[in-house]
Amino acid sequence: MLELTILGFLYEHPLHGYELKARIQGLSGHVRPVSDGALYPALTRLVKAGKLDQRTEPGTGAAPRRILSLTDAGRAALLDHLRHPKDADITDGQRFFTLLAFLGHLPSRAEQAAVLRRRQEFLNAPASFFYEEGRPVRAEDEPDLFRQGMLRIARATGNAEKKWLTEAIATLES
Amino acid sequence: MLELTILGFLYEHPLHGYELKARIQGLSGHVRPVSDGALYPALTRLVKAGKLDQRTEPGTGAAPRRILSLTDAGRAALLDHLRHPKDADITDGQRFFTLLAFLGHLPSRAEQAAVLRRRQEFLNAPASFFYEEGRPVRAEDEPDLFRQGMLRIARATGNAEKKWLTEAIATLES
DNA sequence: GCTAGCATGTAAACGGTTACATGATTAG
DNA sequence: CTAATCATGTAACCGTTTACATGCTAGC
Repeated sequence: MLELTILGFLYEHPLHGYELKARIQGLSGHVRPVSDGALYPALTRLVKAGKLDQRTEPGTGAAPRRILSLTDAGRAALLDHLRHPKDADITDGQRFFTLLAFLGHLPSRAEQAAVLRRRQEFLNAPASFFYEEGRPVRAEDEPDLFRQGMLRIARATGNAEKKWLTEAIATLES
Repeated sequence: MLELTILGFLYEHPLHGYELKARIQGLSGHVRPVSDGALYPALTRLVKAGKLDQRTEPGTGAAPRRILSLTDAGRAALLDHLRHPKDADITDGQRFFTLLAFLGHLPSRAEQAAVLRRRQEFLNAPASFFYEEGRPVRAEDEPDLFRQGMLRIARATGNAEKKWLTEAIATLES
C-alpha cells in the first residue's frame, strides 16, 4: 500500500524522500501518518527491486537529498497494480481510495472504468456491514445505539460512493 | 485492534475460537477477513497476558473447542481501552468503527458521549481529506476526476457521520 | 467417494510502529 | 538561544499475511 503510494507520486515527478513524505502526508496523512521508519526502508526496498532509481543532490542546507525516480519496471509495476488490483484493494475502502488517487495515471478510460465497476459490484452486493446469523443486520433491527450508528453511517457512505461511481463511469464511457 | 475486537465479543459470552472468528467475520469481515494465523496467536497472547481464561470442551465431532472467557483483568483492559482510546483509534475510521461496536459496554453514558465527542472534534477540524501546499483541497478545485471523487465521497461520509454523532450525543445526554 | 463445515494450530516472511540518532539552517 | 524545518537513516519489536498441516463429521 505504501509502495503503491510511493510509485503513484513518483509517476509524474522524481522526488526526494522528505518531499514524498509531505505528499503522502497530504493524502490522508491526518488519518494515518507516515513514519520515517516505514518510508525510508520502503524506498530502499523499491530501489533494490529495480522499481526506483536514486541519485543524490545537495539539500537546502540540510542533509543531502536522495532523489527517487521511477524506472521502466517501476512504471510497469504501478500500471499493473492499477489495472489488476487485488480483491483486498477493492474491498477495503482505505486501499481503494489509495487506488483512486492514482487511477488517473492509467492511460485508458475503459480500464479506469473497469476498476470502478469492480468497486461498484462489491458495494452492490447485499453485504452491507454487520452480519448476524449469516445475514446482514438492518439498522432498524439493531438495538445497540452505537452499532446502529455504524450501520447508518456505512449505508450513507455506501450510497454516496455508489452515486459517484455511477456518475464517474458514465463520464468515462461518454 | 484485533485484540480489542476479541475482548469486545467476549465481554458478554465466553466463546471458542471458531465462533469468535465467525463473529469477527460478521463485523465487517467482508472488508478485511480475519486469518487463523492472526486469531489464534492473538488468543494465546491474551491468555498469557492474563486477560483471558481458557478451558477445553469437546467439539461437535471436530477438534476440541477452546473456550475463552474474559478475566477481571481482561474486562478492565477492555473498559480502559474504550474509555481512553488512543488518537489513532479516533482518527482512523476503521479503528473508530471497531470502538463503536463495543462502546455500548461502557457503563456510563457520559463516558460514551465523551468518546463520540472526540471523534466529532476530529471531523470538525478543517482537515478534510486531501492536502496540497499545506491546505485542504476543495473538490471543485481538483482537476483529476478520481481525486475529485475521493473528496466528494469523503465529504459525504464525514457529513453523515457528523449528523449521527450530533444526534447520538444528544440522545446520550437527554 | 467427495466436499463443505467444524476446529485448531505453527512458521516464515514481511512490513509497520516506535524509539533512537544525527546534523545543518532559518526564523523568532 | 532555541525551536522548527529540512533531511536521512537504523534497530528492536510486534502483529499480520500467507502457507502449511491435521483430522473428524455430515450431507450429497
